[in-house]
Amino acid sequence: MSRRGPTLEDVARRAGVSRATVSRVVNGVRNVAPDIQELVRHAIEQTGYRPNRAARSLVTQRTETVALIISGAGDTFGSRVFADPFFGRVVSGVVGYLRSHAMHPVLLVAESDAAREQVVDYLSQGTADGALVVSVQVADPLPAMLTAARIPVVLFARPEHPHTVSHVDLAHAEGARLAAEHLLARGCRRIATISAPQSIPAARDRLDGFRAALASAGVADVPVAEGTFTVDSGAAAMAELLRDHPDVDGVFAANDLMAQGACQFLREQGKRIPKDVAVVGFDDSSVAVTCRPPLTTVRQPVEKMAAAMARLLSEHIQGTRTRPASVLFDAELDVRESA
Amino acid sequence: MSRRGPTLEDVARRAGVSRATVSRVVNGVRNVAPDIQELVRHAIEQTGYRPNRAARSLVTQRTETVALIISGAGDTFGSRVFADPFFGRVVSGVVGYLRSHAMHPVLLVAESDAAREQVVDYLSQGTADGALVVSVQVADPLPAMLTAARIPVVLFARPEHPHTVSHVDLAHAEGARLAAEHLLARGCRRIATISAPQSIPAARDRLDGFRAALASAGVADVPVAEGTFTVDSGAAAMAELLRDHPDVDGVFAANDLMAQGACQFLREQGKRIPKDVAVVGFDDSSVAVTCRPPLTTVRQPVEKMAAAMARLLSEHIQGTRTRPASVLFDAELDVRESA
DNA sequence: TTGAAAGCGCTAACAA
DNA sequence: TTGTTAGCGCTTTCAA
Repeated sequence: MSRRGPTLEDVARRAGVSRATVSRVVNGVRNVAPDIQELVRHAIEQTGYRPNRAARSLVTQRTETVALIISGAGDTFGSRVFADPFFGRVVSGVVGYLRSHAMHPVLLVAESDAAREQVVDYLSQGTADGALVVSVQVADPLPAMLTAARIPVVLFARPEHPHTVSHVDLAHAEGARLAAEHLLARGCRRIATISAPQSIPAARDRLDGFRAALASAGVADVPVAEGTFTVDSGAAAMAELLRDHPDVDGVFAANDLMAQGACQFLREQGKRIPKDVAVVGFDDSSVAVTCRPPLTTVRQPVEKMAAAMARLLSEHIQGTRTRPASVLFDAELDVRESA
Repeated sequence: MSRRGPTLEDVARRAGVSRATVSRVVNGVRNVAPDIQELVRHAIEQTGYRPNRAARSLVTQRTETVALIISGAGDTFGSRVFADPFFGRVVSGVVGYLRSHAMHPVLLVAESDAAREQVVDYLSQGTADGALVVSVQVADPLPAMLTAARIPVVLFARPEHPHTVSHVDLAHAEGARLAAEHLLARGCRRIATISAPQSIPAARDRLDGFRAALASAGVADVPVAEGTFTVDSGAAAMAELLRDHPDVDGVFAANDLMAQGACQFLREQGKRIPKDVAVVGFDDSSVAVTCRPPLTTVRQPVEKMAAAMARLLSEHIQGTRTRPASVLFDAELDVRESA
């Protein structure tokens, strides 16, 4: 299994120069005579030399690798998250950025406190230059742990204490405003919303933004039913809304799964969508497309956000950025058939 | 950014022993007196010592990291693949296995020949101990390239030359047989199938297996229309089948997307599913659940297969397995509403 | 059972 | 512009 190949030494000998010179041309350092460069390059070609990453890392203290950490809770947490297309979009954005910067992501799952300790431990060994964290937990201790271990970190979504660590986030309130204005514009008179647990900052922003937008249009009373991000909870919330406010003709759900649940319930009740009740979701997840009818939804530019996350981290690693920064992204409305 | 922590040397000095001794207790090597072990452990605790990965790798020639490579073709290839829940299931299975063996996956995308060269180059630097390859391309040159570079490899799905490289695969023909028997059992008399490009081994196996199962039940004539794995191609194939064989009452599609397309077309034609025409898909992808009606489909145990892939690779890396091996998995039928 | 010492392959002062 | 040299932090013979 020993894949030991030629070393700098071998190349140097063959080219009749010193190791340092070979190292210089390998790393593109100037101050090497063109003819010697050519000589060395030729020797590299001949020997099939590849620099050894471990040896290089040992001296540079850099790995050109960053950790992509999915942090949350629960045994089956990992499989659930990975099955979600959202995860794939994050990966896609991260890989897209890193690849063009000669860096690579290593995937870490931290589904328990013990696992989080292990992750910090692992990174403390200098295995990666920094960490990208996607928390699925409300109050995730991991970012602080990493920061304490002096590991550069960037988060997806705003943390509890926004100024302590770099992150990217969506302008959730503005996204909700788009939904409100769309419902208003298509003539809805009795607009309600299915919210999500208010302990989650994003859920809070979506509700607040939605209410604010309607309020500024003169609509003060907005029926609210709270769900838990699942299809079933969406259906239940819709049932509650319809029972208390039979005249509802427009609904905004804080995510697509709940919107789908709402649609299912509405159709069972013989309501036509969007004719009788218009429905707007949030996320532009895959269910938005497969839902009957396809959902009008607020789109989150996940890939772009993930790429920005990688860029921020890269800047922290290089040292070109020292203070925590936050980058906010605009949401867009994807109009389909449900509203 | 220099995160230089305490070294073996520091611990050794503090414990009043040699570096070698500290190394021994860190690595759990026997032949260290219990009291000295205690002494060293204490010193490690006090200093907060963490072994440096690069230094260790430099001498052991091991990184405890494996590459997870998605190989295919096309610019947007990466984002498409990552958006597919299938990818998430692979990741989940791989991570599940590696984690418990103190290894980690680094994610690589090889969407072009140039990218594949880079991947081989990268791995030649000893950055990972081996590679897990998921090819989305029919004749992928990557496995051979890696093998030539003496990098241990395991593939998802059977390669062109099955005996040259380790891989895991599904018993596609058996899966198709399950579908055939299910349609037969529910009383279908006129059974057709929507196949996929026969250049793909899996597609060939599914068609062959389906035909063989029907043949052994006395059904020799099976109408076939070929699609390209997409929803639209499935609808088109269904249209073709229905036009030439209006009495079709059972259809097996080589993947769920095409099955979904078939369902859409059938419903547009006023056919009831499964009453008029029963439909069976393949993959148990997310569309199987969101499809109207939910699809009865042949399930591939992707996570298990991915975990087995990681296990095989791990064995190759350790050297406990030297010859290429192949592991075949049984498919299961997930019965929902469409058949 | 423990320690001394020789590298692993590379980068980066520093000299020449 | 090039070479010499001293490590980076660790494992692993080999002796004691």
